[in-house]
Amino acid sequence: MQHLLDQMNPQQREGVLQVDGPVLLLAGAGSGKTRVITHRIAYLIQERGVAADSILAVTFTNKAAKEMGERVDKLIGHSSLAKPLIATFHSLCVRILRRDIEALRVNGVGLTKSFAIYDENDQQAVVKQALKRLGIDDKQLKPRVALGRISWAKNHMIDPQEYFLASANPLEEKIAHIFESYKKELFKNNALDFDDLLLEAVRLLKSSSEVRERYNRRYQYLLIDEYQDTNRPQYELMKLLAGERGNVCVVGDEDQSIYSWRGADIKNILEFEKDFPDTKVIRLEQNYRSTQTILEAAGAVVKNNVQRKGKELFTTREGGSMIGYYEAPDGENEALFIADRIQTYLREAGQKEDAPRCAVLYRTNSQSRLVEEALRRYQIQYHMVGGFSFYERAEVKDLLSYLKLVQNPRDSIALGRVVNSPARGIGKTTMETLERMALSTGLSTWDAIERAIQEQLLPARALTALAGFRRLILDARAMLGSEFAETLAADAAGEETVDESVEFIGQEENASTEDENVDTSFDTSFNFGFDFGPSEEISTIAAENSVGFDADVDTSFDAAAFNPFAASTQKHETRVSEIKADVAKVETSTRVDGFRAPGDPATLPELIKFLNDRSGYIKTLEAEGTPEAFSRIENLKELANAAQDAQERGETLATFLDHAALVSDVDQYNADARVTMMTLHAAKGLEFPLVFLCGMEEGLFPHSRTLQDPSGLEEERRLCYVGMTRAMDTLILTRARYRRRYGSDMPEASIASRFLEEVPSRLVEDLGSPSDSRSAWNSGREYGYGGNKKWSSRRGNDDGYGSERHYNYEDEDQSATGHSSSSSTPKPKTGLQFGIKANSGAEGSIDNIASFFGARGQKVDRPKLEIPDQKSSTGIRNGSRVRHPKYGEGTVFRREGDGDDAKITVQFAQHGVKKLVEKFAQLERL
DNA sequence: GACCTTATCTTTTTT
DNA sequence: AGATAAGGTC
Repeated sequence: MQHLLDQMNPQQREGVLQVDGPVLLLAGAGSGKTRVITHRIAYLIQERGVAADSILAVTFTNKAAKEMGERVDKLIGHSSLAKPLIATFHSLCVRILRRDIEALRVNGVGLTKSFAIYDENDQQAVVKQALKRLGIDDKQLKPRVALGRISWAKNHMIDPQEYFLASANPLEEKIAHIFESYKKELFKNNALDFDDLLLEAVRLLKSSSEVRERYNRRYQYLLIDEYQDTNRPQYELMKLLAGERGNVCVVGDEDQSIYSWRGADIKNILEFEKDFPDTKVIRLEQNYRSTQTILEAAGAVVKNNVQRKGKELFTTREGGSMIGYYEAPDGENEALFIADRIQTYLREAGQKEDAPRCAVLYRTNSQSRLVEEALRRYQIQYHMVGGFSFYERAEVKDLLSYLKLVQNPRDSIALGRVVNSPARGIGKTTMETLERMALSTGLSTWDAIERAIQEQLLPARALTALAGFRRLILDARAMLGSEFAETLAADAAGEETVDESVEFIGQEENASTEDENVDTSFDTSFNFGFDFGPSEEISTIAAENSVGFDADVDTSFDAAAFNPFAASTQKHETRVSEIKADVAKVETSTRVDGFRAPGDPATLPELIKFLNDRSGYIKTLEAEGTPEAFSRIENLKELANAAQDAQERGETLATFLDHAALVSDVDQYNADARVTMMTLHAAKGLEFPLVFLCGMEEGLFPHSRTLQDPSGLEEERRLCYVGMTRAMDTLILTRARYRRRYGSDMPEASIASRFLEEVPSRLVEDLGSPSDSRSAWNSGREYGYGGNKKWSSRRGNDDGYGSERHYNYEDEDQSATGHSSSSSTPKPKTGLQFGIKANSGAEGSIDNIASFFGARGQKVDRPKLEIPDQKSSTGIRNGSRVRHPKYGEGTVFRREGDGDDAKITVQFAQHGVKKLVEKFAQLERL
């Protein structure tokens, strides 16, 4: 330990040693912040004899938590069996709530431990529902907007009532009502959204001194990373967890605050010193990461921010290569340039036997596509963080929804998602009826289904289908309990006996301490729907089987009183016995025999297999027979594998679902990947020898949505600073002069990002602008790809990479690249190799989905035909400058058709893009 | 109620 | 371009 300290500078050392009392560590980019944190933890354990599991470190992403954990592990080796708890804010809150949320129940009303976690899609579904219910047109008020406001309010700890009182116009009043309705719905669904996780944890710790004191006893040393990104609830949580003791160390950098849109408040840094008066402030200002050139450039940019205390980072890495700048004619060319540079870099680094790593950073995920295609074309393996997540795939979400429903039948969003997928004849009308029923009675949708079946409130066909669905979920549920047989019997008698052993095993935590009391009390009083049994000790596998049942609570339910469909019910009365027979048939024909021995709780993979089979989901996909369906089946298998792994780690359904809900794309980051693509936000905390920052254009970066308010712009600038300071040795900025937005076939001229101008020109080296001598958009062919040569005129091979189309702008030697080999490979093989080679294996964090990528790769195999550069009789062609009597001057970038039919698309300076028929347009060529 | 075609919107950033 | 919602038809 001592020799490790010797290698540190005095400030770093102080950050490690100052473990008692509050510490505010202001750590600039690349100043060894993580090193200080990890050493601090190791120091506490090894030198101060602090029990490892009384240390709690909180980060923002799982990725950061994982990395920190690994680094601490390395430091402390085997000196401690127990481990510190390193968690994200959200996973910490889930852990607390899964254990103690029922302490918030009042008179038996409140959420239970089996609460669901709603992601953004679920949230939107709820908002849409609320909109509908309140009779608000969702075109008038977009669900996203409403949700954004709700989230904003939550991040500022404003509840619906307060929001309503503060609302200054009808719109805000509406939002307050939506907010209210939204909140109620989540409550009814026994669900929490991401924001709630924090809020409820805060509420819990505030309201229950017993719970709070327990956590205070448990965690004596607290560490918060990325403190500048904390919002109000997180701040309060920190304070509650810090307790009286105040052994809390927060680490942050005001220049890297990039989450104010999520409620992060830089004031938290200022308030910290107020709330903890004896705070020791330590500044880390020496940068160990970047060259002086890079640091100077980044510093010069961020210096333009007004709201900034100002600090200067310094480095001993003098000089360094210049900041590269490349101005591409278009987005395609920009991407190819990057791919080309990466190829060169990898080759050179390979000769030096370095472990090369580089990153392509962009502002928005949508920018990734072009880069992806370029890298694939160069056969460069890459790893992409974010974008499409495995857990966001429809089929994965469907299966997860089944699981969620098994865990928490009150989850009406999950129910709505899978009730008719695969199609089982439960359509819109049926669901609308059920929802109306649920609304008028306060029942959850699930309970409404129960009721409808019991009282024959729907047409026979629907009832049969619903009964089958209900049985599916119940059987799956029963598989988890240890009294499977009894459950079935009780159920047949019209009772619900729910018996579950839900385990909450901490992922990092492996030892329980004496003050973690097992809470065996269980509230059997009234509530809607099902509750799982009691919860258990966080770190113990629950052995007890308690019974929680509360079905049929509402015996005063009167179908006729609320049911607007009483008449239609009567219509079916004569068929009641028939229906009953139907229902009974469904109920008895669907035993789960053969999956497990009765009495044993099923494993997670068994449960998934059961759901996959019995729901008919896989079967339906198989019947489809399309490649997409096949790929979906693969993904489901992948999910089953994930479940298998989870099972082996000792996870249960609840923890598995929590994991699925809380892992983010960012967490996929793979430190061994040689090429990583990600958004600037995702890149925070990482470093790479070579960094590309692309799309340096006004409106893209800084993003157009931020240009309105100055603080938004400053945040963009900080984001730029974050991006630039990721680079250790080389930083290359790129921009496309013309870029297409959305799928439009008309590229728009771009303006160089203001951030580019802010980089001192003496630090910048122009890496070439191929468009200097010609009009921008059709000059690409001079450099290969993206030009106007006809792709169809290729000879022999059909792989899209004829040798004449190399992007050889600055690299003449392409023989060593994958191109030549790929162009000589027969087509079918190429497609296959392509997809797998480029994406699977070591570089892919989710090793699955090779087929998915394969499909994508094939798509790239056949680039679209470029529009031939036609000349018309008037001589107007692509790139021509023209004048229109009304629209003024503009530039032509597309021609379609010939002669009198010729249509041309023109970008006008003042009037935007217009499509005109040449014959009538009265264009004057300039 | 299922399926197909058409219209509309999208692109911030993420736990 | 691609996804999704809406609308129309069988």
